[in-house]
Order: sequence, then structure tokens, then C-alpha cells
Amino acid sequence: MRKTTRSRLIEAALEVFGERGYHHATIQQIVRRAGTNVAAVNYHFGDKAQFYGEVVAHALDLDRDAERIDLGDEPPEEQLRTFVFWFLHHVVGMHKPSSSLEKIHIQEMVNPSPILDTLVETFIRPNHMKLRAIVAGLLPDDATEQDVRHHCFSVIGQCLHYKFARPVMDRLYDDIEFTEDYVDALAEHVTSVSLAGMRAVPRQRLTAARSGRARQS
Amino acid sequence: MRKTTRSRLIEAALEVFGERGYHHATIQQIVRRAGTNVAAVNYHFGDKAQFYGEVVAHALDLDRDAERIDLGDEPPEEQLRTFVFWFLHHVVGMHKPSSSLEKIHIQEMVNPSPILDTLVETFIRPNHMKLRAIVAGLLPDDATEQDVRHHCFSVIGQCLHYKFARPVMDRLYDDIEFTEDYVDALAEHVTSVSLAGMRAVPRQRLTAARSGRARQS
DNA sequence: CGAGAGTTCAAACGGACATTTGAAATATAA
DNA sequence: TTATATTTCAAATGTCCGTTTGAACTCTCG
Repeated sequence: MRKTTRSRLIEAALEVFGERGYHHATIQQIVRRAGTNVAAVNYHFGDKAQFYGEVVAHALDLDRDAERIDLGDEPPEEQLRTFVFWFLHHVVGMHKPSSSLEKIHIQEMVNPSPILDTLVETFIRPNHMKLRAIVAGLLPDDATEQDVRHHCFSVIGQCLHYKFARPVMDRLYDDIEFTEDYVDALAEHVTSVSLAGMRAVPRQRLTAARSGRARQS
Repeated sequence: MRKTTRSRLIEAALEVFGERGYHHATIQQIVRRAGTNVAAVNYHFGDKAQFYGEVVAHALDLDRDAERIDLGDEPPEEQLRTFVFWFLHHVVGMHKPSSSLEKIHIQEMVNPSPILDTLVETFIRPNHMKLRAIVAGLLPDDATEQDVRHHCFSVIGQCLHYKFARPVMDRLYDDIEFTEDYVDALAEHVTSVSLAGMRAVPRQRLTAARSGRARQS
């Protein structure tokens, strides 16, 4: 049986919203790709916002069924490596068609829509907590909450940069190609920097974090 | 003497384009803030695209006259620290009104307009080269071109994350406040992770590094 | 079959926005 | 002052969207 208009709409919207983001995606583009017309969206989903909501919900469902990263009981260093490889490949890698949710995740970071709240709770926070556990295992026992957070953000920040800064990177260097091997190398680099950074955290904190460096005037 | 309509337009546009980005900024918003009407933009600048071009050019001019970071002849560790503090404060700090250009820089990374080319050449590449020099001084002499780039990207990526991911961070943790002191602490963290990461690069590379050199000689 | 619900479609509507227009206001020059 | 050029303004125009409408089409079931 031919797929329903509704499901074709959702699939097309997943792609288009992932590529252009909620605001820049037009209903025209979606229905063209789905082989139907604009009124179908209104009929099936009400309006654009509700449509987007259902599309994201569907993507979250797909993700729930998809393969989970298995960190196993490896030493935390290896767990971090696994996590970074997984994250980088899903974020900047184009080899996987399964990353529609990641694309929407990125789009939502860039210009948030009301859906970001549920996206954080359902998708981002669980992944963040997984990373937190790994990082906490790598830091000294007496590491502060701030330390844990900041090292998490360092890991994620390094990875996401290869997504966000690509327009700039392509202009800075004309020989960058994001082959699968290159993404592997990037992942190894990020892992190594992050591990070194965490090992550098002193075990004994005698003084509260010093700060207040002279600011450039 | 009263400021000219033209200069009031440029100043207002600098703010609005910085806040909303080229696409989301409307001429209405700009002229309202400048205290004039929509036709003035067309009269003085032709259309929105040319207008934006002149606004960015003006911002670049302002920046050229603004204070430069002076890295002096400190040891490279301190130079990196200075650079990171400067970058983080200008990117995520709200205390400086002078960061309109940084705001536009960020906006252009998110959704590039044709102006990004000149922005990279005039603003981003010089700063990147400054960072490159510092990083190169911190890495072993036989570090590869890839190493230098990736460590630069690690530094910048960690910093920019606190800009891009803020909508998410605010939802993950409700107690984050970007006070000046907190940005100081972040800068210290990023510096420490980056330094540790670079020190971890092995001096002896047995495998020859293949692939490209920087485009810029 | 054939009535009614469910579904699709082309066309129209209305709002937001960039852009244009033509006239009024203001400055400049003679 | 008068004449000419420059600058400002309110209103109109055209385009792109999201949304609505009403009619046609299809499917189900008595």
C-alpha cells in the first residue's frame, strides 16, 4: 500500500526542518518534497507549529528505537573515546542518514523554538548525563560541580565547533574534507585534549578557584 | 549638530543586525530605532543587502581603530591565557558595548550571508593567525599542520560553545549566571584544558604527516 | 449501489516585509 | 530672494508565506 500523505509529510518535514530549521523551512518546500499541497499540512496537523511538534516527536521516537551507545564497562578513558566518536560522527558526519534528530538539535541551538524545552529534556539531557558520568569518573573525587560541567562543555564545545564553524573553516582553509577517516582523527584529537585537560585538574583544592585576572581595557 | 540620518541608521543597524542577524532583522526595527522611516534606507544605501554591507564595513572600521590585544613578549602560556580571556569576554561577555562586530561574527557563523567572505578575511583570519602563532609556539616543533589547526579549533570551540549553547545550558542548569567573574573562571578553565591538551602531544612523530598546509602562507 | 465520512486539491485570503514612488520639507547656491 | 539639489516622509506596490475555503475525490459500509 502507498504510504499515507501524513507519513510522507512527516518524513519530508524531518529532512527539511533538519536542513533549514523551523523558521527557514517553508511549508511549500515540505509539501513539494512530500508530493502533496499546502492544505494537507493544515488538515493533518493544524498549523506549522503543531506540525513541527509532531515531527520532532516522531524523530524522538525513531531515536528511542535506534541503537544506543553501549559504553559497557570499559575504563572511563575508553568510554569517553567512544562517546566522542559517536557524537562527532552523528553531528558532523554525513554518512549516517539517521541523524535527522541531531540536525534538528543543532538547528534548535541556533535559533530556538518552543520545542527546545522538550528536546532538552527528552534528548539532550540524557546524553549530557551520560557524558557527565564519564567525566565525573575521570576527574578527582573532590572535583567541584563546576569542574564537571565545564569539562563536559569542553568536550561538547570542541565537537560542535566542527559543525557550527564549518562555513568559517572552509574559508580559512581550502583543503578540509570531512571524510570518515578525518572525523575519526578529529575524534581522537578531541578525546586526547579532553583527557589531558581532566588529568590536569589538581586533586587537592586548597584555594577556591582563583580568578579576577586583569581585564583588557 | 544633530547626527545625520545616515549615521543614525548605521548605528541602529549595527545593534539590530548584531542582535537578530541579517535575515531576521527587519528594516522596520532599524528605522524605528534610528528615528526615521523605511525609505531612508533605500535612499542612502539602495537595498537591505548593500545596507548590511556598509554596516559591516563600518563595524570593521570601528574595530580597526579599537584597542588591539597586546600579547607582548610573555611566554606563550600567558599569551594563550590573554587571548582566551579576551575572546571569551568579547564573545559571551555583555559588559562591553563594543562587541557589535563579534555579534555579527556569530550571526554570520549561524547563517552566513555573502558578507561572510570579507568578514573572514578582514576580521576572523587575522585573529585566527594570532592564535595559530601562539599554539604553534606551544606545540612541539615537529607538530603537524593538522595538530596546529585542531588545537586552535579546540580553543575557539570551547569558547564559542558558551555562546551557541546557552539556550541549552540554561535549560540543563538553572543556576548559571554569566557574571564577569564567572567568565573569568571559564577562561581559566579553557586555558588550562587547552594547555594540557597541547602538552600531551608527543614530541616524536614516527608517522609522516601527510596532507595540506595552510592556504595563507 | 449510494450516502456519509475522511481526504486531497487549486485557489484565494491576509499579514509581514522589502522596495518604490511622488510629493513635501530642507538645505545649498546664485 | 529665488532656484536647484538634497533629504525625508507617508503611502502604495509587489512578493513571499502561512492559513483558510469550498469543491472534488476516495474510501467505507449499509
